[in-house]
Amino acid sequence: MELFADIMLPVPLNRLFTYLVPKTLEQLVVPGVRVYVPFGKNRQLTGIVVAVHNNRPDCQVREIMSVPDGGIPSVLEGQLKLMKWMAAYCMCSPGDVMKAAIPAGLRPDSSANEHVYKPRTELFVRSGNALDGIQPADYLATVPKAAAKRREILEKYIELSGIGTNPADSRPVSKRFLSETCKSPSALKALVEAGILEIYEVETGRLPVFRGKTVEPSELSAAQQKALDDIRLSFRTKNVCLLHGVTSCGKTEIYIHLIKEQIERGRQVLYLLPEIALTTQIMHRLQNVFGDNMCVYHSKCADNIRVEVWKRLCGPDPYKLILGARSAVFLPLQNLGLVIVDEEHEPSFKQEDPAPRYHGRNTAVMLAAMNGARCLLGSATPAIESYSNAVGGKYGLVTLTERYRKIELPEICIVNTAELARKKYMKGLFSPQLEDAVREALQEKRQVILFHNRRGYAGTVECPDCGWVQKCDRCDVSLTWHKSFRAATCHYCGKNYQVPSACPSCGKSNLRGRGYGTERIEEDIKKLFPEARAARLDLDSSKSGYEDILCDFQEGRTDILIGTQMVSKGLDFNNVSVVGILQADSIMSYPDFRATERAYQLMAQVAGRAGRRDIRGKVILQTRRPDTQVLELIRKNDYTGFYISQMEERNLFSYPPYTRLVAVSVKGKDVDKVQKAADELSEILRNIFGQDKVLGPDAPQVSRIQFMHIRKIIIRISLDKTTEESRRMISLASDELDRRGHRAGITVSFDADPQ
DNA sequence: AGCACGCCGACT
DNA sequence: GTCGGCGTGCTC
Repeated sequence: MELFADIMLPVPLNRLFTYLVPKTLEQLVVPGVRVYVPFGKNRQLTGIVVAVHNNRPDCQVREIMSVPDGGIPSVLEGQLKLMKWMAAYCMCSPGDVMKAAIPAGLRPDSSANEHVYKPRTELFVRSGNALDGIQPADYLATVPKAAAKRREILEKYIELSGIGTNPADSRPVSKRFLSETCKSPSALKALVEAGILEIYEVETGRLPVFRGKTVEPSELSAAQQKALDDIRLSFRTKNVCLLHGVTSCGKTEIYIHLIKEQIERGRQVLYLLPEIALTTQIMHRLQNVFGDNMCVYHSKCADNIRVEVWKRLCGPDPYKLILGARSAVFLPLQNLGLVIVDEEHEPSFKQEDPAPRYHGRNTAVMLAAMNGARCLLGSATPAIESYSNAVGGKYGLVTLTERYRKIELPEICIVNTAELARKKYMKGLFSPQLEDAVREALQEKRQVILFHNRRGYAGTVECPDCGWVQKCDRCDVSLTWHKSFRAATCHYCGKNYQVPSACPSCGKSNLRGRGYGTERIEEDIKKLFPEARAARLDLDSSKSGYEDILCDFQEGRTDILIGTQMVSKGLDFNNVSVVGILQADSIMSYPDFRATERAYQLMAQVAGRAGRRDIRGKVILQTRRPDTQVLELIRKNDYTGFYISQMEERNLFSYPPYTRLVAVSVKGKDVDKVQKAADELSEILRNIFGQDKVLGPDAPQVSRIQFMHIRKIIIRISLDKTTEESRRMISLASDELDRRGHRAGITVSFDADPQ
């Protein structure tokens, strides 16, 4: 009987492909193995076998070329299941999921050969044939004194290998090390040619080895212990638990105890973090306890390392703890017991641009459920969705209100900058209150964090005479002026432009920057506090190593840290007495339903960086609209009040968690075609979901990116519809658009639960 | 997404 | 006369 395999391929086509399994490979082709297959006219791809069967499909079939791993699956059944779920939930092709899930090195492609995984090898030196039965030391005695270089190499070799003293524990000698100590390549070559020494190659791998000593987890405070007990109790009845713990309450320590418990039971733990910026600090803390039982995995890891982690996890001695970013949910975990999602509210858990547009936290919840594992979500400012799941009883809820060492929460002072500007008291973005607070902190040798959510020097380059604004020619946005690299940059496509010396519209040469970015604030700081050591932490400065910038601040080599979101991300500093939020309005004024939520989370998190041990921290929150409700909630640290007001608003306007959203985007180079297709698609969707359930199409704030015009449609799906059903309807609508012949030059993509 | 096939402009 | 521009069509 003929054998066929349904295979997942890394192409954005909404189906699997069926290949004939050659008789010789029948034993090897099982679900989860990698296969090389011919694809299209002149291509070979790596695919993953999803299913094996005897049904000849109703189309031409080609044969699998080879099976690289000798029939051992590289992808476990559970992973296939998760990938399948994701393709359906995110409404993307299995191939899109495959690209996100499997490191490029594990799926070589005839088109791009540079991504193929190559094991790392190292050269070693051992005794050659000519020394059979002869002790190297005895041979050394016969080498004439004149051959100093050769003698030196042999002596070093004998010393390093320990050969002769006790043959049983002779150690391997690295060629690199030997040649570095005895710098004579020609003498070594001569010894090799004479058969005295021999060079051989060993596969060593790239995975870092932890050499330090591990320690026991530290003792928990009574409050931490209570939280830990409550989490355990909650896990008896519920698979997911939300740990709502104030900033610096010592959540990590609680996690460590939970992880240890799982490892002792022989189970694996996946620990997800929103961004790699955070991993170093936490990795060191975890490594001190778990040593070589753990690894780190995220998309910034070199692909070769990702492949090695993957292979190790498939092998007999897998890591017990994986610290990773969202893409770590795809790893081959054989025995998962617990998933921790730290800072679960962070928007960066959501993948935005290439499909699959998945949420790392939600995927983690699904992953845990599929594996019979528990899932712990942790945050000081939980996402509204998560908190509502907890309040509604779907998740357990554990609250920890006491900060570590009972440090007080900071005092938050709201400063009205509109009024101060009118009275001409503002110096740039600095109110007198902020200036005084910073000055006082510096005098007391404390540190300061200034938060501002705009990069660059100025928001735009403008001509004050005629109103001309420098714009990107590929995107519908004005450029951000970056003084430090003498350029204006498009933050959407990354293109850099020269700032013209004169206005191209009216010819006057008064061009100036409008608005404040972190770079300009850094400049102002240097004027206002010339004695202070200031550093900047944002996407631009991080190119020169944010590790160093953070480390310098942590160890007190800088006094003031100016930064964007990056300074808010769960980092622990212990000498910060003042935090300044320079323009709260710029955080609150985004035109979408999550703006208030993000503003609350961001400001509460930044504020949480202030105050340590002996000092109560102070937060200067500058705003032009001091009576905004959310500011008062932040000031009072009233998460519950914030949650209630958000839920009221979302109920009123039918936003999640009262509905589910799907964002549809229609893109193309021709504006008219894009508009037509979007109009048509929204009409089809209205017919399916009802008039009031479909919003748009609208041109988004940035309506053109990289020459592509964009229109957005939002579908609001009632909670009584199942996700499967609504996904099916949406794909029907998409098919209908194809049938009406609008697809030429147009791409339609979906975003389930857009952020 | 690739990659090939296919039909029109500026070059040796 | 070609080289090569990117439109569109297909991939088990």
